[in-house]
Amino acid sequence: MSEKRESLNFLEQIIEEDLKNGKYTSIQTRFPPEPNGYLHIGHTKAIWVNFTIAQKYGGKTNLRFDDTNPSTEETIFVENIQKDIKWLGYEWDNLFFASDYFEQLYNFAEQLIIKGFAYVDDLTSEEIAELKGTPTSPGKNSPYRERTVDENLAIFRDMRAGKYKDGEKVLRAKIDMGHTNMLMRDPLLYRIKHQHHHKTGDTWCIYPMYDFAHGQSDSIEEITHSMCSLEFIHHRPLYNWFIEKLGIYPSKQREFARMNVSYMITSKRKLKKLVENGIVTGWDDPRMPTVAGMRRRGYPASGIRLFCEKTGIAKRNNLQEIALLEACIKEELNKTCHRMMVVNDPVKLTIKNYPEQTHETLSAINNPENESDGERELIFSKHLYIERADFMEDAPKKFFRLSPGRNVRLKNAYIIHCESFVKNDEGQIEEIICSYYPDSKSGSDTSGVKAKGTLHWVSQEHAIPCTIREYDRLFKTEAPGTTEGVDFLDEVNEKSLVINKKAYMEPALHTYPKGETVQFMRIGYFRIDEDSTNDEFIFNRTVLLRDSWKKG
RNA sequence: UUUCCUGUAGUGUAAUGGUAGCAUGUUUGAAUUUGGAUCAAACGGUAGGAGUUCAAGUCUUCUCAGGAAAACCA
Repeated sequence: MSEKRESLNFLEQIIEEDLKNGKYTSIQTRFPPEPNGYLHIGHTKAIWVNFTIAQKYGGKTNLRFDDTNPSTEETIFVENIQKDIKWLGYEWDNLFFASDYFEQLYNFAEQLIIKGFAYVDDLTSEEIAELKGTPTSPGKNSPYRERTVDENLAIFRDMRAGKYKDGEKVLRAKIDMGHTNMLMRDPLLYRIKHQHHHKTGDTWCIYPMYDFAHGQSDSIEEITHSMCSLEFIHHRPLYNWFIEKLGIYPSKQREFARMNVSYMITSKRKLKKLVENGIVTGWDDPRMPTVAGMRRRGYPASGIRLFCEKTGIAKRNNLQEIALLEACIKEELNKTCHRMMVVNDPVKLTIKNYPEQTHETLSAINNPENESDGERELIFSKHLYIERADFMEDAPKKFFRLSPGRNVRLKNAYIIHCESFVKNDEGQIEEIICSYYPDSKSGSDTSGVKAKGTLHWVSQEHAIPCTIREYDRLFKTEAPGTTEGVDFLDEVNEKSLVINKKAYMEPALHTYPKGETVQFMRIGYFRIDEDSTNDEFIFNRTVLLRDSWKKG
C-alpha cells in the first residue's frame, strides 16, 4: 500500500533538491581526466558517477581533458582515454580541453589583477614554501604582495610575452596568508613554462595551475554539479572564491569518496613502476587494474558498470572487496558466455566397453542461460582426457567425482563406472579404466543409473592443445602500498601468472575469435588473447567459478 | 598543535525522528546434465558518554577512532 521510497545517494539528493527549488533547470556534469596516464578501476567510478547521474536527470556530460601541465601530458593518452570511455559504454556530449580556454583564463587573470585580487611574485619556489607556513602556523606575506595594479599587469603581460625564464616569476591570488586552509594562502595561479603543449604548441609560455583552470572551465561550460573525489574538498573554498570574484557562472563542486579495491593499486606512479620493472608486460597486462588490462583480462564493461553501481557513492573512505568485483564480472559473463569443455591438467581415461575405432557426435547446449545461443557438436570416443583432480584413489564420502567403483556422468555424454587405474613408476596415476552404460546418454537416459557428479572431458584424438595464462591477483596483501616501511613491490604475488601449456580444448573452440570470452565448464571464464596464432591458442583466465583463495 | 571530512554486520551501502534493510562474504540445505548459476535458511551491525524527545543510527554536544590538507602536480 505504501510506495517504497527510492533510496538516493547523497549526490542525487543534492541534485533533486537543486532541481526542485529551481536552482538549476537541467544538469550538466563533466569527466575531467588529465591526459598523462591510463584510466584505471578508480577512474571508472568517477566516469560512472558523472555519466549515469547526468543520464538519470536528463542532463549532459562533457569529457574535458585537464591539460594545463605540458610537461607530462601527451596526445597518446588523449586517444587511449577516449577509447576506454567508449569501451566502458559512455558517450560524452562535448569534447573539450582546458587548453581551449587558455585565452579566456588569461583574461580572467588580468581581471583579477585589475580588481586587486592577484599579484606577481618574484620569490623562488623555496621561499614561497617557506612563507606559506604550516597547517598549524600561519604564513607570512611576500614582499612583492603590495605591487600596484599597473605594475602587476605590466609584468604579467611580459610573462606571457616570454620575457622571463621558467621559475622567475609567478602570478598569485591575493587572499589571506593566515587562512587556516593552506590553499587559501595566496595560491599560485600561473607559472612560466617554456614548453611545447600537445594542443597549443608554442603559443604559450605561461600555464594556469589546476585551481585556476578547473573551476573556471566548469563555469565556462556551465557545469552545474562538478563531482570529484574527497581529496579536493580543501579546494572548494578556492573554487568558489574565483567564481565569486570573477562573477561567472556558479558551478558547484561536490566531493565523494574515491573507490579503492582490495588487492589492487591505482597510484599512477606505482603502476608505472610495475611496467618499468617488467613485473607486468605492459599497461594492458591482464593483471593490471587499468581499463585496458581489465578488458584484456576478459572483464566485460557491463560487469565493471555493475560493480560501480553496487558499490554505491558515499563520503567514507572505503576498500571494496575484490570478491564483489569478481561477482559482478561473473554475473555478467554467466549471461553471455558459451560453456565449453577444456581439460587443464589431463589424465587419460579409457572406456573399455566402447568400440575402439569409432567415435560419435553428441550435441551440447552452448549456454543454458540463453537458449538462442544454440547448440554445437562434441566428439566422443573410447580414449578421453579428464582432469587429474577429478579422480581420487581413496576418496572421502563428500568427493562427488571419480574413484574406483563409483559412477560419474561425463557432461553431455554417458555415465561411466570406474573399474581400475594404472600408475606409473613414480606412483602417479597414468590411466583410468572405466566402463560406460550405453543407455545412459544425456537426453535419452533410460539406464536408471545414478551419478553424483558430472565431469568435463575431451577426446584424445580430437582435442586441440592450448595455452592457458592462469592469472591471479597481482598482490598478496589486501591494501598493497599502504603499510609503512614495506615496499609495495615486495607485496607482489609471485604466482600471479602461471602459464599452463598442457591443456586440451574441445575442437569447436577453434572457430572462436580473438577477444571472445567463454566459460570452461566447471572451471571459470577465459578470454582468447590477441597473442593467439594459428599454431597456438592462448587463453587468459578472467575469473574462477569458485573462489579458491579461502580454501587450501 | 590547527582546519576540514568521515564513523551502521568481515567488506560495502540504505533507513520523512518511529520495523536496522540490501548486496557481497561465510556456513548449511534443496534441486540440478557445471561442486557454476538458481532457490531456501543460518551467521553477523548503529564507536562511547551526555542532552533534547513519548520515541535518536538519524538532532545537539563532548570524547574516541580513521582519513585529508604543505608540489611553480592534477
